[in-house]
Amino acid sequence: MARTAGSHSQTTGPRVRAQAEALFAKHGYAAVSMRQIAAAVGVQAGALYNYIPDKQSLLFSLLHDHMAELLIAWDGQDLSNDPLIALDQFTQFHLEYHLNRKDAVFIAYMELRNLTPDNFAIIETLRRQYEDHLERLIIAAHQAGAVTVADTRIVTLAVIGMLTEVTTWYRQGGRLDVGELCDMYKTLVRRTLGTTQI
Amino acid sequence: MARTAGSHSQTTGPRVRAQAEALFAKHGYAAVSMRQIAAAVGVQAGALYNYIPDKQSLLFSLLHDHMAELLIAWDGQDLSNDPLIALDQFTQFHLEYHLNRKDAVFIAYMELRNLTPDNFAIIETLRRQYEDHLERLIIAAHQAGAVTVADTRIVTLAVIGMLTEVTTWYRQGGRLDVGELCDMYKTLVRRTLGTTQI
DNA sequence: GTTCTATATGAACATCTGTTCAGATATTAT
DNA sequence: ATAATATCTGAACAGATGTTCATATAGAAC
Repeated sequence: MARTAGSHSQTTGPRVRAQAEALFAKHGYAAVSMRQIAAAVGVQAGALYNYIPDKQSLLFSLLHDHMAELLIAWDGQDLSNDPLIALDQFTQFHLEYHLNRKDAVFIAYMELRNLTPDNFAIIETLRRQYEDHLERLIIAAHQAGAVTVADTRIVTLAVIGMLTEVTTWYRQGGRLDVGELCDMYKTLVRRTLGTTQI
Repeated sequence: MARTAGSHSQTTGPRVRAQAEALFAKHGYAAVSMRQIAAAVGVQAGALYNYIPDKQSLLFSLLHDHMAELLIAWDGQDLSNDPLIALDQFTQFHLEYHLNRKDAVFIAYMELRNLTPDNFAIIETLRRQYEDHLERLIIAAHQAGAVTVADTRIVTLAVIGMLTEVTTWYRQGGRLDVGELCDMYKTLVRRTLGTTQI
């Protein structure tokens, strides 16, 4: 057995998270053992506990960081004053951001039930915040007379559902590139909102 | 230990499936043990194997029967000749059917990765068949000039994504009943397809 | 070159996993 | 009442589970 103790202090931590994310996305949190993660990192299972307190914390930290980074990335956008253009920006942002992080997105939607109740509540709050960003855009567009929505909450969830579903089938190098996809979905979202112009 | 051997031949089989469905939906296939299922049924783990060959077959059979029954139920609908009304019928059918079977729907979307490759291929074929039903309606409506869609496949998936997302948040006894929900989504689907009338 | 410390090993733990099966029991048919 | 059958128990199996810890080692600091 080749011993490499004390060797890769800087890199092991991030690699644990990266490999855990990939494995959780592929097989599911409950189906992945700590020994599998350790093997993917190239380390024994005990070494993982230098970086995480336990398996549940690892899952929570992946979900939490994903949601927190999503919110920060959205805050970094500078939005158009034109409410319809702002909605286009959301469509593009959501698709590009999520298609570039398919593993994290998959986990964030699939593994909620494997969180402890406390951890679940925290993630739900973050998700709700993200939904609220879109709902505010929709309300603004509605008040500006650019769209017509009967129930902003329902339509918000419908739009997010429509956009997030893309991550379940989109493959890089397929029939459409991300740019074409964004253009099509900008139209679909505008239509769903009942835009008064094209 | 109260022995009840040889007692409930008729009922145990269905109850195994029902309890497995509920537990898989709640905690996930990998997180649920055969002993948990047995306990929910009120039986020892060994007794389950009078009804199923193994755990994987139980999962597959739940997914397969759900998809097969979905396709049969849709075939049982008699569709309007008006392509827009037919699309409304799909919206209503999909929402009502799926909201009445939230556990089965959840499993069918979440546990695909826990199927063996062969079993996965079978379920994917059934899912594809269901999608094709909607796509044919969209193509017909497009050819009749009732809607305008640039890419029927994309729009098909977008609509199904939008409709299925409802199952993740809808709670009976909430703000909206299923009827109101269907009406709103009929409008959203029509809009998404770019209907030329309202 | 020596010391110090962070990082890794590998064995151990108690418990859980899916599945099998001989034997026990209740129901059904006679 | 008796025999036959379907159904269930309870123990057993080999191996996997998350986590801990004494011990070993590599790299950094001096």
